Amino acid sequence: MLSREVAIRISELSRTSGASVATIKYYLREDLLPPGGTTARNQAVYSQRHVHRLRLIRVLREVGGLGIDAIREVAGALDNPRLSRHELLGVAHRAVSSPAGHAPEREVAEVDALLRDLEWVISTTAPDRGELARALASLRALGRDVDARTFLPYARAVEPLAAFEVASVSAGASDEAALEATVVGTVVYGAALAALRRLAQEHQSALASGPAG
Amino acid sequence: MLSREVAIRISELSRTSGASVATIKYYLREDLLPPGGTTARNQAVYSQRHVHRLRLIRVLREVGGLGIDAIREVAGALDNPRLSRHELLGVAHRAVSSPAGHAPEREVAEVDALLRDLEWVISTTAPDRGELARALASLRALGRDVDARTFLPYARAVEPLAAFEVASVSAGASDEAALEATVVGTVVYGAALAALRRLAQEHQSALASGPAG
DNA sequence: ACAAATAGAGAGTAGCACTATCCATAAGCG
DNA sequence: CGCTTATGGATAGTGCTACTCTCTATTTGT
Repeated sequence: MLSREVAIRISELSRTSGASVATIKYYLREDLLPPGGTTARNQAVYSQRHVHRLRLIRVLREVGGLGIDAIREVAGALDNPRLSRHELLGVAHRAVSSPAGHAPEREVAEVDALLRDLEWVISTTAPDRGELARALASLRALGRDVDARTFLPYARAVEPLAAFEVASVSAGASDEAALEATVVGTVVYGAALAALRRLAQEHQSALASGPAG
Repeated sequence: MLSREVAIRISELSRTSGASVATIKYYLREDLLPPGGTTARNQAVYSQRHVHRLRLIRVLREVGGLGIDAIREVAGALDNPRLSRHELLGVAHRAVSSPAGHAPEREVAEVDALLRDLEWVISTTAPDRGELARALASLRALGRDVDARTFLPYARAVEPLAAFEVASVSAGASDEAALEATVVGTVVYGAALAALRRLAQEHQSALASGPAG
């Protein structure tokens, strides 16, 4: 409430985000960023929301590696929050998952069986079923004799994290804030989790190779 | 030992991998795939190793999303395995981490402090320190008031997985097999972990939104 | 004998995320 | 007031990556 009515111009938007003016215009054209209020044929004013949105876009691109299309989906949901919390999560997940390339049927069935064992309630449209199936099929293509149960310890490790994450979003405020928290959580904590796993591997490997390694 | 001396031609390599002949030639040119034994000016024979290597390349590209340069690094290490197990892990990690873009100093220091608290032994050249620091800085750029301790539960969740993974590779056979196991483990199980986390989120979200959700 | 496959090399292509250039206008400033 | 600078909007161009195509001189299989 402190700084209302601050009319921001595109050059300042550029300064606070690190994106060039040309890039911001590009995002505007691509509907990642809502247009500013036009005050004349060639003049528009932007707000703190634009600053924030732009930072979000950059994080999704640079940390999350999302493509422009995926970010547009997220931005669309953000500007039209008539979705339930659960649906918002679906938007976020579809944005980060790869575009659903065909998944091998046999492995999908096995993944579904695993999810049933876990008693996880998963929609049949979740792209991550295919993602997991493809991982399983890859292991087999490389000659590993594994089944879906290989993933069980991973599922168990991730269960409490997911519970915490979902709970902390639900506790949050408005719908828009909730979607943003969901997207940021999925993308940024996802990147952090991957990095931490590798760091943990390095530590374990250092231990295994001995202090004189 | 059953099928030794099977002279495979490029078209069969293509059939068993799904990659076009032109793509395989491209991989050959780019040194991802070692050349076949040439039996005449325009004739070469490939082996089961080529079949396997090609499958590995495709998995690294499609599941792991690795670029050609990163795959070349891995392939190079695979063909010249004079590295310790611990060094092999470094090769794998550098291949999957993004190319080390500048990381914010303040956050790197905080990440290092976290690693010290965890008593993890991490090389100062590990790219994942920067990765994690960037995640932390991103959260702050988006207005979240967090510190590196936010990541503690993630670190704890991932510790037993890493221990298991490192142990199961060490138990393995030859150096080449060990590197491949390391790379595949890092890439494929990494993808699986990310997918499982999202599935777990979906489950928790379904629970939270109630059976009537 | 002859259609089909091959190695190798170079050029060409598609998709993506910008980036540069223009123009007509508007803002800021001495 | 005049003049430099910034702006919005539109179109075209760029750099990069991972292929894909084309071509030639063979060699193969039938």
